[in-house]
Amino acid sequence: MTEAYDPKQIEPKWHARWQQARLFRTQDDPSKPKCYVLAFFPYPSGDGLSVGHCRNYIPCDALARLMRMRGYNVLHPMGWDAFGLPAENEAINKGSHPKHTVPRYVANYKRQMNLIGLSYDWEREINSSQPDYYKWTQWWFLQLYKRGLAYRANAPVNWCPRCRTVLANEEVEGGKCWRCETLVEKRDMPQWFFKITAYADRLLHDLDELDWPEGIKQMQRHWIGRSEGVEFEMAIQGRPDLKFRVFTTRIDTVFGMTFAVLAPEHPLVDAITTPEQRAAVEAYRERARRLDEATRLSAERERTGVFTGAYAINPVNDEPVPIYIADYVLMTYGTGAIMAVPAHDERDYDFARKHGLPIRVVISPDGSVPDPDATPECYTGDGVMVNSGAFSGLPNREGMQRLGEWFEARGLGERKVNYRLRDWLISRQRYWGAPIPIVHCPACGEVPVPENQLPVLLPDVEAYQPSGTGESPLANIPEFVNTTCPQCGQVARRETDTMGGFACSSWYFLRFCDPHNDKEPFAQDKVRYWMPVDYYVGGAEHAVMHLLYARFWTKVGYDAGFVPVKEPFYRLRNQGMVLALTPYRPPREDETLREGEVGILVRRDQLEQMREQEKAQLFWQWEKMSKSRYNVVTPDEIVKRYSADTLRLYELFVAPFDTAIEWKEEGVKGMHRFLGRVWRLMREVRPCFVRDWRPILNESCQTPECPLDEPARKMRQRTHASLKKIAADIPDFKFNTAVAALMEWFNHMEDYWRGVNQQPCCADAMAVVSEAVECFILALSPFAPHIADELWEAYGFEGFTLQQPYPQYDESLARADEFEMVVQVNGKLRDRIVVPADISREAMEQLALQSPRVQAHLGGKPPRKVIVVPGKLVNIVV
RNA sequence: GCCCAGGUGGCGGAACGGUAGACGCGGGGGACUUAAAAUCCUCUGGGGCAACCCGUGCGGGUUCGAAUCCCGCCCUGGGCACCA
Repeated sequence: MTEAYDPKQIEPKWHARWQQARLFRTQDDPSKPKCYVLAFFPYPSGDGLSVGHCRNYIPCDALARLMRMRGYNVLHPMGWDAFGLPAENEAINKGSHPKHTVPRYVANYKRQMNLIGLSYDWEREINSSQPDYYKWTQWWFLQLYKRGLAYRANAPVNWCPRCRTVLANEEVEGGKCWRCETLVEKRDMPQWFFKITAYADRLLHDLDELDWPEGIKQMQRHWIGRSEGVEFEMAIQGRPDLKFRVFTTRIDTVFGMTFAVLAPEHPLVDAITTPEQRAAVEAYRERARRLDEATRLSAERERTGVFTGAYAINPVNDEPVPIYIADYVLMTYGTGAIMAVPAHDERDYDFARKHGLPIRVVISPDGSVPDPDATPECYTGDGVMVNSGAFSGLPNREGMQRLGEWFEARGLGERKVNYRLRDWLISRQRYWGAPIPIVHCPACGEVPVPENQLPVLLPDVEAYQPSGTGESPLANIPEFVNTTCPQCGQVARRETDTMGGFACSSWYFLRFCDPHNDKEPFAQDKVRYWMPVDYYVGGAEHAVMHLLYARFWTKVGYDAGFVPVKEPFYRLRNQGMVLALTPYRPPREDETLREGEVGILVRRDQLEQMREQEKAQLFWQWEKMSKSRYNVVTPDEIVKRYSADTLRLYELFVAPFDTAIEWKEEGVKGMHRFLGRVWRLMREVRPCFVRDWRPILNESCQTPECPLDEPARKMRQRTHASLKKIAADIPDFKFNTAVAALMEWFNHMEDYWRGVNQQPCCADAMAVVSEAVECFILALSPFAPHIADELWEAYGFEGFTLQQPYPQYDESLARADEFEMVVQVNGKLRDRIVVPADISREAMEQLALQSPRVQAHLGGKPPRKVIVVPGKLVNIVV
């Protein structure tokens, strides 16, 4: 062993050995319990990995390594979400082609992942942009198509003018594109959809069984947005040929309807608008069409709208109410039309006040009939129905029931469940994706490509940039477009849209179970063995995108019989963000700050050239680590300055797994110091290491009164208790307390060693040290595998720590044989007494009462009550 | 506005309703060194000479006992936001 800890020597050596031994290869082994540990499918970015990304990969790796040592057959794969907007946009920005950039970036990711010692089975690596993968993505499309779950329809869709493609609802965040933050526009285009709404109820209900962060489950529930209500029909005054339907969750307020509203795009608008109102209605519709999302979403949400001139008949009292159009009613939800009850709905209330419409109270909080002359407030809570004909006097909840029945009995409407969730728009007008395997034939119409003709290869072209015409660049490639109909053999055109990247990531976790199968997407026995994923780990930003889509595909596969589970991810955990200090400077005279900006971002190179005086003006903000903010710290630089094991230990220790952290280098130094101490102690102990410590300790402890002295017993207790705690904390994602336990154990070992080292070497003590040291090296291995393997070898052991079983701990040894009994008087701490672990309640009470310090606080008064908590404390109440 | 998390030393954070502050960072003092770095020892919530007292965002409550449970506020972070 070298005198000092030398990671530059150790780490590359073990990387090579691990690779040579194919140490991380996973094979199916039905005799062992399985554990599937999976990190979110990353897209390989040109910026490479930062220490922020490692916040996910390192804990997963520690978990995977521990589970292997604990006898599980662990699947811990890695692959590349290489198709889709992120990869393609990046290639465009760099003036390159994704077919060139993707392999380069992948190579760099792999290099970095190996550098920090991640134990991926690279023999299972998959890349979603390769034909051997996307062939099966296309196969999935056909399975959905076959079941009527993939369809093409003309619909108003979200168009990103910058990315020049349509986007799914889930990809629009606050009216902006998730990739480039450009405001999206509404366009009417024929597009491909997956019918995820058919699974809305199951996607909602099955959430209950999942061990996921509550916040993510809530976000999915909200996104699905189930609501129960009544849909009913309204006639139009003087137009017996026309009628429209409305949906409401508050049918109990129907007597309060004083107007009705249609969405501006509602198909009935043209027919009902009176000649006098036509000009105003047309102008409003035109405005609504043109209005961008930003204005529609702006904080000052003005309640605009115009009167159509027509009147609808309220079916409960035959009263005519004016019909308006207004953009606060969305064509895409419910029926695109509402009954408006200003007294009990905030939006209707605002609109009524603005347009001078009557407000009729029909729900009273306390049952009193309100003064008809007073200007009513808007009340949305529960209460008693008033002004509601035969229903007056009923509690509104009961009224809802009765009115539902009333509508159904008369055939005027029915109770209905509505969802906020819309079908998943999957087609993209972009090059870098899996082509949709459909042929358009003039005679047969839409024809799916037969499975045996897959894959539909993405043509290899240089000019792949999006056209912006609403057509994919593939439309300009005649060799691709022109084909024959698989059904009738006539000349036909291929579908030229590609699938969005989220299609690829909706099933990759299944492919990892059988990654090189060229006969089918995955063999049944393999997915039955490995699925579901036991630990799925990644950022919270995919709450309603990937995590919803993957659940949907899994359920489709389950129904079709080729996926063995209803839910793909049994357990989900989100890592915390990594923030870094980001420098800003005040704006110069010719510069202005945009809204929300605190200053001008300073680049790395600019920062280095700054003079002290300028630097003093900088202000630093904690922001998410990202290349665009010039605040990235790479694992490469940390490994170079310290070591991969240091980085691993630091990221595990610094905070709870799901907490955001502020990246500071001081803490890293502390971890490096710890590894240095470990190295030095191990080097000191090595000459005295007794390989046969087991029989020695067994013999010593067989006699009833264990002859080990007190420090030795305590050392053993610490060893066994630590092994237990570490093994329990890691699967619980309490990595920080696991590392703390490791350190405490080590501190204790150091003290013990120092104590016995003064004495002549006694066999028992050396056996106790040897046990501690051997177990420690193995327990260290999931966290810091390089140094662990190096020590393992230095101590003369064969093989790799990863192949060793995690040390067995003995429950009885892990228990302390004495404890510090706390004595309280009236709940306040007054004394501590060390007592044997098996002390009786009576003895505890006695000892407590005898304590002189307790006596002083009792002041001669007799105790009124004594509470004894075995193993803990005695509380004396006076 | 609504829905989630979360407020504990100088800092990151520990604490099945039972010793608040484990572990680490930073800081003070000391040893080694010509010196520095590294390393090691030691102290480190506040107040008080002490016995003790005060301390987990704020105000109440439950309890023998509350950082932990309940009620009402105040902040911070994240998510959603015309969904009838």
